[in-house]
Amino acid sequence: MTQQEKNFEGSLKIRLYNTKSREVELFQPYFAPRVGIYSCGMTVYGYAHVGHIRTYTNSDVLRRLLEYAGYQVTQVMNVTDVGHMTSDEDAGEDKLELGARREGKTPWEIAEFYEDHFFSTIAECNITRPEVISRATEHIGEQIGLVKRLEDNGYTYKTDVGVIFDTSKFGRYAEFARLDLEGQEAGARVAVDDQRRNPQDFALWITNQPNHIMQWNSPWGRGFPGWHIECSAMAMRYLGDQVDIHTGGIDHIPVHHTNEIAQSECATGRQYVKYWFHSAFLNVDGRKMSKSLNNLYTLDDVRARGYSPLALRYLFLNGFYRRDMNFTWEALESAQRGLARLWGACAELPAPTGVVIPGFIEKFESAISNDLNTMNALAVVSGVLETKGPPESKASTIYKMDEVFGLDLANSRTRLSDFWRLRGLRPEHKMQAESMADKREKARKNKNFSEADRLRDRINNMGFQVEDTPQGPKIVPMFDFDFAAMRKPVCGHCGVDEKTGC
RNA sequence: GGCGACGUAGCCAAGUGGUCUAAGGCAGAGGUCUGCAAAAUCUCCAUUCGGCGGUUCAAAUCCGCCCGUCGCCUCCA
Repeated sequence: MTQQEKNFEGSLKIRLYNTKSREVELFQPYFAPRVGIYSCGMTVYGYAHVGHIRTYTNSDVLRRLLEYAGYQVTQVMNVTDVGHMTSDEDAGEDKLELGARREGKTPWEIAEFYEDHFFSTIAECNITRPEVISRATEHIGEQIGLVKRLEDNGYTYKTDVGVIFDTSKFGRYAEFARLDLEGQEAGARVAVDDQRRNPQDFALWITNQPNHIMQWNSPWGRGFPGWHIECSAMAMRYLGDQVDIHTGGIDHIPVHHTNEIAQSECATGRQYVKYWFHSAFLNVDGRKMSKSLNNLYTLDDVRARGYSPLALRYLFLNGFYRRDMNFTWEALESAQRGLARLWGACAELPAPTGVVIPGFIEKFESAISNDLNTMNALAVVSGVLETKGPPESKASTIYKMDEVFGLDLANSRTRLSDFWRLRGLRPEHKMQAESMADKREKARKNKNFSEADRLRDRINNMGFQVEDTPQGPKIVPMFDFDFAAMRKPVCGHCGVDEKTGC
């Protein structure tokens, strides 16, 4: 244990599953209390969908937990705005250029557009913006430098495609993903390139592609970087040769991360990443998301159906990051109801001026630090809400836990009104319902109960429930009501369509 | 074809050898309260973990077989 690690003793012990070992391990960064995280970002040639959101929510919960435990986190996320092909061939068409052709724009315009969409999407989901956002096209120099280093170390060779990494020179190549290189049929899906020494060899720098729009000068001629080199180059640029945690989707294990390890460790001669954190996939209605099934939902779809972005987060928190999750609109509906109820409960809480309740926070910490057991951790919130303790302490305890959940519970009131606005509720709707509730209250005082009940029915027809509290009647929107469909003017007298009248 | 994961209440989903007569959320049922409702509150809601065998003093948890679902092996979070 290093001196720095010793100095950091006493903080929350975090146990994480490491893809490298396939085991849950005690987390100990290279240089506590600092932690460097590299998160594989998106290739910005299309809209981010709910599956992406799940993956980035998971890595966000991880970084929040590390901060909760007192670590100083630096998270780097790349933006892949060049270099990915439409097929597993280095000579294929660049996805960005394909998108550009499709939309009649330049690749740079495409990248900018989808990048903006991506970052506004994750911001709405309360996913912390990484300290460093690094674009591949802005780090060409670093990538060339790394390829050069590999060339100097003797790990590369040249073909007509460009500079190729020789995977046979890295003995541990198959270890990380536990690949059965022999068992894999070469060329089963990808045409064999007979200039390649090994089927797994991959391009570091691609030349001889005159039609490619994005090109840069290099020692090997004009060209552009291969698919994997950007992550290694940028991770090392911002986090050093050795990275504490690398996050990404589970799909990246066999190719992308395997190649990243190979090229990084061959360049530096040191272990590249200490902990690999991979999120499982999100399926839709029990099936993989795909364009052909038309089930690639975006945050815009989620909102259009009347669900708040954080309902998605709540849904993901209710599952285990390492297990496939099934997305259904029904599940999102129940998540939204649960979250709205939680926001409602928190909105009633006073300012968090009490002491954090030890029993609950311990349960929370033991769950969340055990490889991110978010569902058990979330169950603790229910326990706090049910307990009899002073409300100031309940608020303190819940908001403390929310530092990791990121459900913005401290702003529940605002979140709730945002949610109802999303559902189409307008202030005038509520004002009308409130004035009707006042009339009902007068009728009740006069014991005119039939009139009072009639008015209540009207209020219900407008989409509101009346709650009779000691402070007088309170109007709350009904969950199942479609306010958006109620755009037409409503009679302030009876709540029915103005034209019909009362 | 090869590899892997999963199958827990109406739905989503934890739990991986005894504390499980199985968390939590959603949905649902009943009591109290209320003029009646709603809210609140209390209580209930899988004797059972896909099926069948086996190991064990003890299994949802380990092993075997079977059935079912899904994923990866190719760019994908």
